[in-house]
Amino acid sequence: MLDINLFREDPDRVRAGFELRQMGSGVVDEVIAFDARRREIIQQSETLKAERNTVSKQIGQMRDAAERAPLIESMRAVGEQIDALDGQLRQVEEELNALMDTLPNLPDPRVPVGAGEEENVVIRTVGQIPEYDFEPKPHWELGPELGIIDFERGAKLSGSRFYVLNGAGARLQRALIAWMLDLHIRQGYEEKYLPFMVRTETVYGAGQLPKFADNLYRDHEEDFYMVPTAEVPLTGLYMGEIIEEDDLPLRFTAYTPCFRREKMSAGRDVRGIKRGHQFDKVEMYAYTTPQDSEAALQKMLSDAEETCALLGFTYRINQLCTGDLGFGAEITYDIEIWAPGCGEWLEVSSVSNDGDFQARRGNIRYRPEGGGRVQLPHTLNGSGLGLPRALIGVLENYQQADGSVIIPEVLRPWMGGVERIEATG
RNA sequence: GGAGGGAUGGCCGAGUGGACGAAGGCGGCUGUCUUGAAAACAGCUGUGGGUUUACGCCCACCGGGGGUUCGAAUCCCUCUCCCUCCGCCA
Repeated sequence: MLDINLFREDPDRVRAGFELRQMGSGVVDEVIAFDARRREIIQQSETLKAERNTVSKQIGQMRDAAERAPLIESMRAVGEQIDALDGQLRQVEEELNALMDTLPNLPDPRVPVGAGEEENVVIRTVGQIPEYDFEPKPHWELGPELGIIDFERGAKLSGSRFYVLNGAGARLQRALIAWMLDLHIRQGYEEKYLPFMVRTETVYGAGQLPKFADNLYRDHEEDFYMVPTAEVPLTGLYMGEIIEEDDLPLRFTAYTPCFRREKMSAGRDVRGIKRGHQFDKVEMYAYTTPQDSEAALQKMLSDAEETCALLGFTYRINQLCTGDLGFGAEITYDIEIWAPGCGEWLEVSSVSNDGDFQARRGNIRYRPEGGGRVQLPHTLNGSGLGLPRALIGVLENYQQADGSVIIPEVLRPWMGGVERIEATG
């Protein structure tokens, strides 16, 4: 959520930010109008409350009932006025909040200006696009041929966008998860095991509601949402709390499955395991002071890069332009790995600084060293790689002419010594 | 699933209608004392909102929401969470 003070004090900056995001800036005036109305009502209501408090105290000190009666009578009338004003106030605040909830974060000034995806900027590419002396296959051919991906039975169980991993395929994914978590722990993140179902307020606090309600799975009976990313519970961890500055930065890593309805992507990426309703991800997350968040962003980006580098992937860093930035993000870098079978760059990680946007929404604060007013920390999130896509990367990059797949060195300790996946005929 | 008990400030803990934003203790900060520290003593020590050039003033908040009342931490309703016992289960 944006700071309401920004609308009062520097509305042009907000307008400019919204325009960079390719959205209308007319809402700014709406917000300002609601805010003015809100304060007007508050002033009226509080003046009456102050009067009522004073008189009620007097009443309490009077012993004579006849003397009290007229005061009680007039305060009853004041109370009715207060109730009416507070009713109006509640309504205005509801409308204001509903509006604020739909407004995205403002882009960092360094973010390249652009209308959409096409105008993202590749800021560096690491490694060469590999040459093969055979025709590399896409994973949706390799997987079934090796017997490690079963699309048919996945669909039989749950429909489209579901699959089953068999044997070494399932184990390879588990190896990736375990290896990544251990890597992030070495990089200074604390591992968390989190609930995969969370309540409405948690999803709201992370900024996923109401904007992304359509993309979430929900248990109506218990009012739980299935997490769409570990970022949601990781943000929720400190909701409503005050963190001591001394404890910052807090860095966490967590493996969770992620559940997404993908209604917006109907018909897109239906082939293979690139985009499913259920996928696994290892996430990194950090809470920092505003001064430290840029450094934390760079660290998180390089931590995610290290994951790709150690797996031997060719990858590139793509900086999102203003028009492609996610709802809560001020600045975002995507990491894309080269998948020779599909013949495309696959987004495996997205590293963002959300500034104080999530913190304000989730009411997460920190107390500065040596006391003083509590302040809003910055929050950052980044994928330590989405699993199905990392798995695609391994399968397609490490495939051999005979159709087998070599297991990358770093993963072998988790593969029980298996060095290669071969078709068992 | 059944029965009961709880939720108060950073922490512990008192408080059953007006003098309670809240006793007392712990912790923290400041000062006195001290060469320094400790001890002792004194003072300060919550969050959000409105208003003000400012000092300040005002409003709200005792798990969340609603109600009764001139007035609610205190009475009523409701929700959430925690604890104990029984049953069931991995």
